Amino acid sequence: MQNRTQVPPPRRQRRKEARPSEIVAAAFEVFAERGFGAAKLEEVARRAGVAKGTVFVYFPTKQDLFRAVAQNVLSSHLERVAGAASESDRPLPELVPLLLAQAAKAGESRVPAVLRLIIAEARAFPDLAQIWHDEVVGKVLGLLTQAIKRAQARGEVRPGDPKLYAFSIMGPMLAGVIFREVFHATTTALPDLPKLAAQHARTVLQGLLAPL
Amino acid sequence: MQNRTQVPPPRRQRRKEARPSEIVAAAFEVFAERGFGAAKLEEVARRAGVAKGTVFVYFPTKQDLFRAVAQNVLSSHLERVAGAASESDRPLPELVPLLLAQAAKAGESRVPAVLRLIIAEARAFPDLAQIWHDEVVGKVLGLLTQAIKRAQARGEVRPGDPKLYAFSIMGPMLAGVIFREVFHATTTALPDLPKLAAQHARTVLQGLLAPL
DNA sequence: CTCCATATTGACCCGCGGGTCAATAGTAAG
DNA sequence: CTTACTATTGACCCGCGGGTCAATATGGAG
Repeated sequence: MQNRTQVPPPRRQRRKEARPSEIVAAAFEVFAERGFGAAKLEEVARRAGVAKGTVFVYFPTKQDLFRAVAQNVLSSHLERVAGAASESDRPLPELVPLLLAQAAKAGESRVPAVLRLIIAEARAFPDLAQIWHDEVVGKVLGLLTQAIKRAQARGEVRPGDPKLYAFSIMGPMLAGVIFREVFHATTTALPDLPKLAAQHARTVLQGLLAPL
Repeated sequence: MQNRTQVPPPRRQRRKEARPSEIVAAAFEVFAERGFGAAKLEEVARRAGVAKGTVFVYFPTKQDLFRAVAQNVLSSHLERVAGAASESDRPLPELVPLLLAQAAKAGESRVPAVLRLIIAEARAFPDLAQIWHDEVVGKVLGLLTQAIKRAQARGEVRPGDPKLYAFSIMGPMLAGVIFREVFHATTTALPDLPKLAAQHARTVLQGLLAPL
């Protein structure tokens, strides 16, 4: 970046196409660290290597920028969900470990931070909660529910509410992700997500109790 | 309240003892609705039936008020945790349904809102995350872990990491609570916590799969 | 009833940060 | 090179809300 011989006043650049994604990337960092309320657009601009005014050229308000961040991360993981959906006709003893392993992977990405943001701001941004629900949570829950229903029809799974079974399956992964997100600075003993995924897959399928 | 014949200027009252709890109660409402950043102390004062200045008499800063709110709700549920601890030497097939039913109850109280606040603000208030961890999450997880270890020693529970088993047990309840908290305005199909508790207790103990 | 200690008030202060816009400087076409 | 177009800038504006404090109302003591 800096190569002129003497303290060159930082040169401008015109890159209409590259700006939005750079700004969104910087905004993601800042929102993730500070939360919506405490995030300063000036800091977003600085990290994006841009003046504050430029941010407002591409995103009229702070809310708009926040929406862009959430939808950006969302869309980057939609394919993962779609991929999982294509596997949903497998027998449950294969599908469940696959899904949980996917969740463990997502837990290492930027998803947890966005998850935290959505949980925090769902009241202020009901439209975002809506989208997140329809595009991710609802889809995952829906495909799981369907797979469970089919397995029940084949007599492979005990009777019971398939929707609630979906919570039994995915819940511990969510708990693990949130636990890490909330306590990563507080505790050294954070749950290992891949191990949790593997063990919970066995547990939820076969139960805690030892066979008689 | 208003009984004088003509628009009486709202009478003052001096009630040093009653103020703090009234203010904390009002603050809880406002923080729960708006989140920390968007909560206005003027609104807290109004709901507490008090002038803005009075709030600052009892709580020097907004942060202090927030801490008071979190610790207030926390302490009101510590007894519940202590009660659960006294049951922890029961056999697991009794303990697990009990614990999950407790969690379902907590899910109907003000706990979910505080949970949301803690998740949202853990970065800004690491001390709060610490306290919440040490006083609630850690204790519940700890007693569960111990109970599982004992059950494993008796050969009642399959081998495996007891800490991760604790996530398998409690995770779905956390997921259910958060799902309700985040999507209660978005979706009509919210999970029923008592039903989830009952079904998940069976599931985690015996497994999803039908016996051969 | 008077007086004093103090709980309460609300007008005020002021820094922060979202949002604006006239000036500036890349860039590309001619 | 010149010109025209526009992406970019950053100084500026200003409302909001956290925090202050001198004035005031209250209620108990004597």
